[in-house]
Amino acid sequence: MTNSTIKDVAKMANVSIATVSLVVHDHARISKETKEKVLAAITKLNYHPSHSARGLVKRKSGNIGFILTDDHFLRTEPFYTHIFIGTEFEAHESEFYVLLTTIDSNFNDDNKLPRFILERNIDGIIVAGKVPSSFIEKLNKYHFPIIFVDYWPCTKKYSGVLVDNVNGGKLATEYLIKSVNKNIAFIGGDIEHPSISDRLNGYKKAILDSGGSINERLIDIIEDYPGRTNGYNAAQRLFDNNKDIKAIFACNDAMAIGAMQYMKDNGIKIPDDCSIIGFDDVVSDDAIEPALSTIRVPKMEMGTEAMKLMAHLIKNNIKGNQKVLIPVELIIRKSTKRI
Amino acid sequence: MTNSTIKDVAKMANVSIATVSLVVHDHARISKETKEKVLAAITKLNYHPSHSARGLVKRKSGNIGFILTDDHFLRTEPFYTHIFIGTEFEAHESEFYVLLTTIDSNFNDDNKLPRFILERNIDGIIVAGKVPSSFIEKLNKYHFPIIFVDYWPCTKKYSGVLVDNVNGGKLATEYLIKSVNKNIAFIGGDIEHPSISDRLNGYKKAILDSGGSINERLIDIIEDYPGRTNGYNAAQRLFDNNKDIKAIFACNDAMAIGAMQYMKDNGIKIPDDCSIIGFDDVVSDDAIEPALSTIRVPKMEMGTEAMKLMAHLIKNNIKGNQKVLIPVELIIRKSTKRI
DNA sequence: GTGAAAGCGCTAACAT
DNA sequence: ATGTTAGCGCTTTCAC
Repeated sequence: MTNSTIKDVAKMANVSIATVSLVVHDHARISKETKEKVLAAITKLNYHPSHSARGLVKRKSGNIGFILTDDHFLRTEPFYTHIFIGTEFEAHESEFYVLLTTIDSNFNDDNKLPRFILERNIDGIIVAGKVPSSFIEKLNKYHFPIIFVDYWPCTKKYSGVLVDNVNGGKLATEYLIKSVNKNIAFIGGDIEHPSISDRLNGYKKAILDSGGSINERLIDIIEDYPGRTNGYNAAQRLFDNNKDIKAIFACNDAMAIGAMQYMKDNGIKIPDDCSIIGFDDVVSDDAIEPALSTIRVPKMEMGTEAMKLMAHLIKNNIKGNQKVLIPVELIIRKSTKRI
Repeated sequence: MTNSTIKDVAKMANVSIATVSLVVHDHARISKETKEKVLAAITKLNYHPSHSARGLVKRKSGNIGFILTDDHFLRTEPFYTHIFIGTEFEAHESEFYVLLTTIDSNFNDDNKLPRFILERNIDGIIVAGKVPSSFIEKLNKYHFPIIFVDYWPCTKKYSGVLVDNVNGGKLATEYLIKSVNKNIAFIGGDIEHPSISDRLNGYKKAILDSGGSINERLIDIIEDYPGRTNGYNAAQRLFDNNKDIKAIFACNDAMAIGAMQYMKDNGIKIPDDCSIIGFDDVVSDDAIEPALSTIRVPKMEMGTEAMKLMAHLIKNNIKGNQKVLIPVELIIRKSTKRI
């Protein structure tokens, strides 16, 4: 059960270690028979090349860092965990290992960068979700490729894998327009976040495109984090000012659920009195009644796309500034009036 | 910005690379002055030993695998993510990297083991949560240390970091006995799981110790997963058979929340009509009304303890059969009548 | 107390 | 088409 090395394979197959290496890389003009001989030995010995040895000579670690803030990782909606699983899954293809670590959500200049960066034990990093700008600045002096997922600081030099938030907002709002016509509200938080403002832009675009006009009294925006409690409060403010709201597009599922709770507590029937659509699709189907219509974000796919892009960047030794836009999908469940 | 090596340090400090190595390991009888000289060079050059090179000569990867089933990792309560963060955090001390991967919750003999096992790219693995027994069997032929966290298959050969579930169940039940005296129900699912049956045992022990007797009609157990919906249904069955239930001890927070929902829907006041205590402490304080009393499980600590134990096992080249019991704490919030 | 040198498993340039 | 060899950065005897 002790690990076999390239030498063992070479010995068993009666070839040199160079030949084994070539076979492993499916690389050169190796005769069919030696190839088979070597492959047989590899299987028999259960040989796997040593990651360390390979890393040493190639001056590559074979690892990719995956970084997100602790509150993103630890929060209840399994959004970033799905993205991580996507990268982990795709990493198998390109033979990378993924090292996950979190940074403080209040990361500042005094904080140290993750250990694998300091020790140069990664070939590139994937940053998921919004991270403090002081963190991004510290990254500046390192020369490995960096890919931002679901959040892209407006620096042209970095690559990004991003959700088509504008179109998501548009899809949701268009559906609501078709089903309830008008008096469609938007609730959102953390509006500085590009994703959220894009969702709002999609909402506005849909309304204007349909010939309607933007009513600021139907838009409730706060700076705070868009969670359940803030969704509840937003709905309260909205209905206090405006009895005839027919639909709400919430900037994410968490706020949508908070708003639904407010409606339930106040005898507003969903969807008969008021429809509601969320965003992200992170609520399990049976967790809330009625089931929440939403914009599905393909989270795993974002992870796989990020990893694919990373493999591409590393293989071709480019730094980046590539952009991938991930399409979204409208999921109609029970919280919306039918068209 | 290119990585400096041990050679660079040696050159700058005017010593041999062997000396540098010795200083790095704070190891030998090195004169104070050379040590300082070398340390200065290390700082100046921002030298970090190459993980690969070290791994190659030591025949160790310097990595620890962290494995759990996909549904555990992706589920909404951030239980295992906290445990992971604990291991990741503690790994810094012992200079390990942690490789997280999931396995299929229906893992069977046809499934492949995680890549880092096949490639022998880990020095030990931590398994978090219940995993299929066919997975455990496959692990058998490998010789690295294995530590189970929060679930321990009854194989004496493996180490475990486990929650003191019996005491947790006891603490919760004792509190309920003191505050409502009797008619205290237990609801639980997945009773095969040692953690759950231990919690039930704690419940029984508390009742017997207080001079009461076990009433099977107050115990609702299902085989299915202990989630919200099943908590709701359990409460329903309980109250259908038994109008005078004064308190419920739920085997976890998810079931507790389901049960609370049932009580709310049926006009049973919490805690005035019926107290309820959960287990795990995974519900954020404001997510539910009234705030749920529970047994807090120190999740991060379980991770750090597992990693400490792992470092110990590897350092001393032992396979295991060590056991660590993690104490729990009763957290009283608003869902329980005061004593 | 410090240095020289062998060698970990592999890749790649160069030979044959 | 295959073998020989240098060397990646480090640890670890063994000399001195």
